[in-house]
Amino acid sequence: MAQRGTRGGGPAKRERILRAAIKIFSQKGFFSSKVSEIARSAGVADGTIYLYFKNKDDLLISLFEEKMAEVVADVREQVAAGDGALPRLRIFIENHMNLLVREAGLIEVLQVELRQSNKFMKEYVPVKFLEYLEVISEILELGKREGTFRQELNVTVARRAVFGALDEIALAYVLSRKRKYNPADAATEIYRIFAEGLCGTGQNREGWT
Amino acid sequence: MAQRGTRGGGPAKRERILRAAIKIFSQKGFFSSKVSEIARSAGVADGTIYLYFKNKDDLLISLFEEKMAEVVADVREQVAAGDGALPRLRIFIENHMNLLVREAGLIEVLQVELRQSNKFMKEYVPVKFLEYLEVISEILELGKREGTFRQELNVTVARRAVFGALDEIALAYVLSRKRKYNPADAATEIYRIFAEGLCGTGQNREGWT
Amino acid sequence: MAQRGTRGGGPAKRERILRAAIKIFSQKGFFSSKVSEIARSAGVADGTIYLYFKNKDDLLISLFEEKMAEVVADVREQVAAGDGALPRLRIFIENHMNLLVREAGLIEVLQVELRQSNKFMKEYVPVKFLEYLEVISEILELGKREGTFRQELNVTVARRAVFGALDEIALAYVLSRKRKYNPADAATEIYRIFAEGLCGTGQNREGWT
Amino acid sequence: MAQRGTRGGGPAKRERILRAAIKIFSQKGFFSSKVSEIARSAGVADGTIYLYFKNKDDLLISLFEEKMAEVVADVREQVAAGDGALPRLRIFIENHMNLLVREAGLIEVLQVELRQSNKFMKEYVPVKFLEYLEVISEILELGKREGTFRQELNVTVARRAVFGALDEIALAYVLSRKRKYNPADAATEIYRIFAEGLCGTGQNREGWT
DNA sequence: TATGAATGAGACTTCATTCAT
DNA sequence: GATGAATGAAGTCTCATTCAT
Repeated sequence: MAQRGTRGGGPAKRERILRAAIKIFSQKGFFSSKVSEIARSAGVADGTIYLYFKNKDDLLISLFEEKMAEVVADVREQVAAGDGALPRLRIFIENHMNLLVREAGLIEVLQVELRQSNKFMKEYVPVKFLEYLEVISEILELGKREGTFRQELNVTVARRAVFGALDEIALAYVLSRKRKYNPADAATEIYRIFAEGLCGTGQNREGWT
Repeated sequence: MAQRGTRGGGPAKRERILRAAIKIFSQKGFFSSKVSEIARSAGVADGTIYLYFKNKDDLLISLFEEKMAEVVADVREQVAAGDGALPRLRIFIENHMNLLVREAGLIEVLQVELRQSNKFMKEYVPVKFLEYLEVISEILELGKREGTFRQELNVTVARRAVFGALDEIALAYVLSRKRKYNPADAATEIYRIFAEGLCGTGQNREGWT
Repeated sequence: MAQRGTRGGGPAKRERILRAAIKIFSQKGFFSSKVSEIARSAGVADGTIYLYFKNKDDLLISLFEEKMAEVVADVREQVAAGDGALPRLRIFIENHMNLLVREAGLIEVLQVELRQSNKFMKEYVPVKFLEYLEVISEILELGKREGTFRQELNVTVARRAVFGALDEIALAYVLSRKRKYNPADAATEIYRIFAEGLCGTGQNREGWT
Repeated sequence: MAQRGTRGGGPAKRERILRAAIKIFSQKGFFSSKVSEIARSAGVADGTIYLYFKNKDDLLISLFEEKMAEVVADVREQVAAGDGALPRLRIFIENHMNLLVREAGLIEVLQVELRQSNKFMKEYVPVKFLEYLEVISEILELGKREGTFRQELNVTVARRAVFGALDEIALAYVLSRKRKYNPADAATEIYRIFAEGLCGTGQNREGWT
């Protein structure tokens, strides 16, 4: 009964606004996006946005937190299915690259605006993003406990390295309109680099073609 | 004796403006930085900026191109001193982390604004940034020729992975005012991850403790 | 009851802005008029002007076109009441001089800014002004058909002469704050000059004293 | 010895600036003309203009006064050669239309800027322009004394009518890049209108072809 | 005299936010 | 709740004018 179409309000309005914000922010960036444009795209009046969000900043932050919460919950579930650190790492990487295809706009906003936001919103702590990093940490810690990963591995640095690599590939994918990366292939390569390194000795357990 | 106070500020005026722009942009981000603030920081009048740069966008782009050109030239020289792909990779990584300390502001602007700019300056192609990536490519290609790196290594993906990892570490370093990363240690860890991977088999030539 | 004070100023807002623009433009000229001054005079916020007009140029052009359309429609109706070319010419001239009294500001803007605008708005074609000239042409053509006016009369030149004479008198009237011209007397003199010429032979049909 | 070419200064500099100002003002109008553009066109530095003129306004006024003085002196000499009011009127009209061809820029500035200037330079009295009108007055007065012109002719109105007609024709000529008016023909028509009026009784003395 | 780099006041315009309906 | 016309603060950029050389 709830969830009416484009006009006529209904409780889906907040979600419509968030979706519109993702779309517009990802296309133009936070600062170049106009509130009125988001309103138009969401099919609501400008003022309506202020019934659901405190201001434009709050819209961005809410978007981060709520969407990232979904992403984190989802990846946690996926990863849990993996048996051991390496399979879990692989799942994590593949999941991230898949997000690129399913939720390109969201990933773009995360990439670009999350960085920018650190500059203009001094006080904002990206809680949910840190949780996403935490999922990587857990995999790395597991690997160390299992003995799969090096004992001296600096998890704080390594988790950033993993995320940074994925994020940069994603950025390149998203910006190059020609789509010269195949996300699945990229996932494989990234996984292999982190699992085995760049070198060719390749005594790793799982077989790659 | 050069560099007069009020009028005639000397030929360093353009450079002073660029330095000020790096400082302000890195502190507040491009959009939240006011031209008048940059002018004040550079010790020139607002209008003076427009004698040297077409507009605010041009200031950002000039900054990218000119400073990145220096960075690229410098890293190229450093890297050339390395004997083989692995030493060169290590030099590249260490150089990048060193930049963080010496030119934190520049690196911040590059990281954050270069991304943002892709949104608001559709036509801008970050030529010099691509050259920086090219330096990584050259190292990777060398490694493949030498036989040090895997033959099937996807250079296009791998170079982004290396840059992304470095960039993310740098971002974390720069944002955490507490400086919980030691850049030198981080460089060692990053190098090791890329050289050997996360796994513990560690049959690589150079000795790490 | 309509026309509220602060907010919601009523549907007359656009008209209020146009009126204010006429007043300010006529007092100071287009370039020396500040948008904020027009806004203040209209009793609206600066930004409100941009809800109704694209920019300052558009405000001037809209003013031309809309007010001239009224003037043209009005003079057409007046002139139609005249029986023959000479009576119509007289009505046209008297109507123009009357406008001076009723709509001094508008006439000033038309006179001064229409000219200036030819310089700064290369592309603008003053459609409505040309229609006003066309009214004169029609009177002149009628006079030729009637046999009242010379058959060799160059209508293109003559209509400009009539308008130019009226316009210059109007300018002199408007600029001399002392109002040394009596518009009605001036109208009579102008009519007589065009009807009979400067010479004293005076064999014209209508009786003048 | 004086009067060097384009560069190298010399006492012709002031004149070069005036010429450049006429050119630029006539092309773009006073407000849209930049001092630096006039300087460039005159082949002098921006600052040099301020050695010869108090400011931009003064440049416009000096231009009016000096160039109009030449025009007035010239037309006075020409007119003096005419025998009687009608021949003098004809000479005046023809002289004005000739100026259009020889000194188009100057005439344009006079037409457009003289009007505008009344708005922004409240205190400025266009002395030389009034002298130009005075030349017309003198012809009209002579005509009345001779008995050629009507005794009741309102000279104050009539002189504005003559000037206004000429000025409007000139404006139309100058603005229509197609040059659809032939200045000589226009002069003839204007003369005839003022001498005889629009009507066809045509008992005037001089024969026209 | 001549120069032209530098100045800085100020205008136009945008757009996040409000609030009467 | 929903609307969207209105607000007005504030930023980018221009350009007449100055003055050290």
